Amino acid sequence: MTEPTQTDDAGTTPATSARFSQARAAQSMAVLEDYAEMIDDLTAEMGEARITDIAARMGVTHPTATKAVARLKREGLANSRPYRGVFLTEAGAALAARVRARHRVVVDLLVAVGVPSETAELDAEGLEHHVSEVTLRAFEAFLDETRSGSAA
Amino acid sequence: MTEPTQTDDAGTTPATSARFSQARAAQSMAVLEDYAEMIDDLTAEMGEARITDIAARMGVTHPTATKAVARLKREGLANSRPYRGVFLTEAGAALAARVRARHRVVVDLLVAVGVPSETAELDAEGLEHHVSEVTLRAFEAFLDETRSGSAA
DNA sequence: CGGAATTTAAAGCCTCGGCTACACTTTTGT
DNA sequence: ACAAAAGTGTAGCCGAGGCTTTAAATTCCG
Repeated sequence: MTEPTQTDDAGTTPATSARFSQARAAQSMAVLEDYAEMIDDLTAEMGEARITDIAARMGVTHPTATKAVARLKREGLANSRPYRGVFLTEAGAALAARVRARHRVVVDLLVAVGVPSETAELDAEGLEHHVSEVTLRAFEAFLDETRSGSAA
Repeated sequence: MTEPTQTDDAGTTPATSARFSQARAAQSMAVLEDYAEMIDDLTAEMGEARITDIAARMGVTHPTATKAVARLKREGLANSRPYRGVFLTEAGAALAARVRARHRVVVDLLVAVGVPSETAELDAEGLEHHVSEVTLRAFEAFLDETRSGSAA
């Protein structure tokens, strides 16, 4: 946070920098969101989320996964005891659920406007973290309309 | 790059990690793209892009902008001489043009599916960097259809 | 011309997300 | 029961992108 002193004198657009700041902030949550969702998936599928599996699925090495989990713990999203699996806290599970729901909506929206499903899945992975609440609701509304409308 | 050794034994989904890797790769270009576009804007508006202005618009401090410009130069996207403005190379200008076009399409798409325009602008800043070529073309096609179709 | 203000640069530090290498548990299997 | 294998943890390194502080250069005026 702590916006740097912005004189804004070079600005035709007034709040340009705010946009970028926001995009950067969103980015910093992205990784946490992905890990949270992944841990949730693994817990559902295999009963527990082991560091090795998390790492394998995320496409990173074990230490990287460990660090990410440490950050999740620091943020109160997960907890774990040494050599035991990783578990999401209430907050973490809620986050995972929200992320998953959002992901689905984004993929559906992409498909609805004509993006091939594999591409939609691929792109959604990057896109989803930058979809605001407002946009998400707009997507949902659009999907509703489309589904009933094009049912004809 | 250099995908870590992935045994994939924890995988129900085969190529899950690839998705994340791709998303991460896209992210690494994002900042460069933003700076390139910004420099292009400033050059157009004010004749040249000065570090101070770039920094102000991006919402970062001058040293940060300097570093970013250094990276752009390293990547062959810009050049600059001390105490002189920053200028994009051919490649840089091409990138900026592509980024700008993509940004516009993304914003238009968002608006087309019902996102309020201010939100669209805001979200597009984060989203655009993760829109693949395929998706971009799908967006364009959708916009074409919509424009002619809903003209009724 | 010379000094003040502005702009740029340089150095040093932080966090984050990667990595490798190495040490230590825990599990597993004979 | 114990040794090998597998899984985890920890330390240390790197690059990227932030920041602040300090120093230098340039520009602008009086």
